[in-house]
Amino acid sequence: MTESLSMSRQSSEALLYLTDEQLRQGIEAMFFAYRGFTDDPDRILSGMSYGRAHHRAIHFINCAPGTTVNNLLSILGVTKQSLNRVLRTLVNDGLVEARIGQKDRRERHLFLSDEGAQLEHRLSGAQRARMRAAFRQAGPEAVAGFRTVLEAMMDDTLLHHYKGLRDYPT
Amino acid sequence: MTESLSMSRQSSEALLYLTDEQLRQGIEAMFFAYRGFTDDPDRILSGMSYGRAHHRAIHFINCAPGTTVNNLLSILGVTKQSLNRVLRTLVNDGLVEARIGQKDRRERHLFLSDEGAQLEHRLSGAQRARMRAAFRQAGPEAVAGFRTVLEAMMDDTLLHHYKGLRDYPT
DNA sequence: TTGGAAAGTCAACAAGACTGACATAACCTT
DNA sequence: AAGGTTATGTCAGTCTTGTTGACTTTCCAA
Repeated sequence: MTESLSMSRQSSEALLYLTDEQLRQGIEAMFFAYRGFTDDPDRILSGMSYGRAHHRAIHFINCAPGTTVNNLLSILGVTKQSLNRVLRTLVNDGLVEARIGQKDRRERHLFLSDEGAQLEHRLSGAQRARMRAAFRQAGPEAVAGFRTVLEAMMDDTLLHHYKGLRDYPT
Repeated sequence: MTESLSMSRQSSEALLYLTDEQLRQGIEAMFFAYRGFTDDPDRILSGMSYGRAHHRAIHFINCAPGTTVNNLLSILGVTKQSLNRVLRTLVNDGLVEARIGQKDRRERHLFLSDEGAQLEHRLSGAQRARMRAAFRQAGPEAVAGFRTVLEAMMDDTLLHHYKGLRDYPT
């Protein structure tokens, strides 16, 4: 845990970015940045009767149109019951369309309606605006580092979902 | 929003890292990485009768011992009722000590007990381990970029709390 | 063809956020 | 000394979003 204290001066200099203090700062940066990251969409949604869970569902349905409930489940990492409540309101409100599968009639393939796509665009627009400002301010090298660290921080199982988001068409 | 499509070839090459697709990937990386980031402590806490809210309180009391309830409130960005519920259980269970202020007797200065510090160390240990692995794998330049982007992504008001965490002693 | 597995739905509950109202004590200004 | 403000705590009620358990419909393989 406090290994850096017991290292020689040379190697500790090379690994200065791994001190407990650096890690603590990374942890806090992650906490505060995630708040900023979710703030804008949350504010938009708080007016409507939706929340962050709806945003996540809409986002990934938009990314992978035709995905099944099960696919969405494993991406989002929640129970099917939890997702179902969110999905039900979105379907009832006409933002999401759930088509019964052709091959397997148990499956529901999910699509955004025009109205759903419109909301998605509004939400992700706010989020992209903030991300774009941060990226522009930080520069391409910093962005590359950002991506590298985040990917190293994911669970490997999640990384699999992340990389293969486009593998669930129709 | 889709500015990159309408740009000349030269400038679009210079700003390739700001395309909507790059931003979308950044958004998803943030989502999945944050899950990995909170997973380990969540798992540890789920056994006890505590949750992520307790973790956050313990973390910041550890970082800024002697902080007041009000300071903690603005750092965490929750209501006093919400924090109070968490704090009450922590004090009752002997993990946190709330000392009446010397100068202003209305204030409560918060400290971790030995037991509280022990739990904090266990929780942050898990989180630091994951962060350290990610940092080590990514290398110092990537870590610097990671920090730069995260700081650019915070709200400015939050950034103030982040930078000034140590301004609340005794 | 029948029994198990998988996809999805309904119901009930818990954590943790929120608002609003109110209490108490301490501070501070006049 | 009085009145207003501040810091904190508390009670009650609501909302979102997670959970588990029980259930139906559908598919598939023995």
